[in-house]
Amino acid sequence: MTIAELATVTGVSAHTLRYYERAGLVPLVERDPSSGHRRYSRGHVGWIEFLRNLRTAGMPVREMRAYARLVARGDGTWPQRQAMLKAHRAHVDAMIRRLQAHRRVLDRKVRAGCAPPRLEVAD
Amino acid sequence: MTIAELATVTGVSAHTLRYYERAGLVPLVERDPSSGHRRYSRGHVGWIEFLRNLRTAGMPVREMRAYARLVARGDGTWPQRQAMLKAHRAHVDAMIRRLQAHRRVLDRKVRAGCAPPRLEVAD
DNA sequence: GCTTGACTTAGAGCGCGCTCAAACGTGCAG
DNA sequence: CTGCACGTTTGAGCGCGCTCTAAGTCAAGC
Repeated sequence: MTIAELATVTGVSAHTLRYYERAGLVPLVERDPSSGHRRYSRGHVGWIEFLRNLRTAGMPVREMRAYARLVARGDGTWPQRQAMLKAHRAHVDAMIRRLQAHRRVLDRKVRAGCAPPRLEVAD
Repeated sequence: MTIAELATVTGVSAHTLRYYERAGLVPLVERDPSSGHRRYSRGHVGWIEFLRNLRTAGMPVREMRAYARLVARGDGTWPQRQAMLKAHRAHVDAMIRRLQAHRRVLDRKVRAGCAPPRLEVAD
């Protein structure tokens, strides 16, 4: 699988894929021996999609890097990874709750009609 | 209410509050006539919290500015505002769904244990 | 052999959302 | 009068996450 194909299938630009690799998010990328072009496996598709999900959920790149390095270091790092995932899951839960609360506010606003915001100094 | 008080109660720094005002997100801020200090009303607390919610939900500042300008232009702009809110609500819904899907993936990963990512070139 | 096109690299540039620095003004307590 | 806390302004700086440019390499088709 070439970088262009991975870009197409994941929706992440080739530029960004190279950036992710430089940033330490995608270890173990093999190369075509003659051309030097990157060769991706099917597993990379899932990995990139997982990275995108982490980003969507607000995880900063440096934390994703820490996670990727643990993965690269092997199975012995699983306890640390599990702890990170749990912490992240809690973060995601909190974000979902905030968004749901916000959604309710929006819904009320949409239905309520005009002019709730009163910004004059009254007190 | 002073800017420091508003900062404390909303959790948004005074620096950022001034930035928001410059950015056109907070119209109608009155001033103490002698000192020139900003005077905020109770309504500003709600407005700032609403702005923070919009940001949390991923709305870019320029769109928040567009909304704020409609508010400043008065009640006649309600149809446009309502349309913006509806579009934003749809955006929030999509984001919630993405996060929930991601959350399920995380849950599975946490339970499943080690070593799902296989990045070797096999195909 | 020449062109075309997909890839490579190092490194610069950019938009966003703050965040802070510098210099100055106001008002009150000691 | 002095000092201090708290506010003001303009404008610069910063971290993040890409995004793009320039110059070069390689493989295939005419």
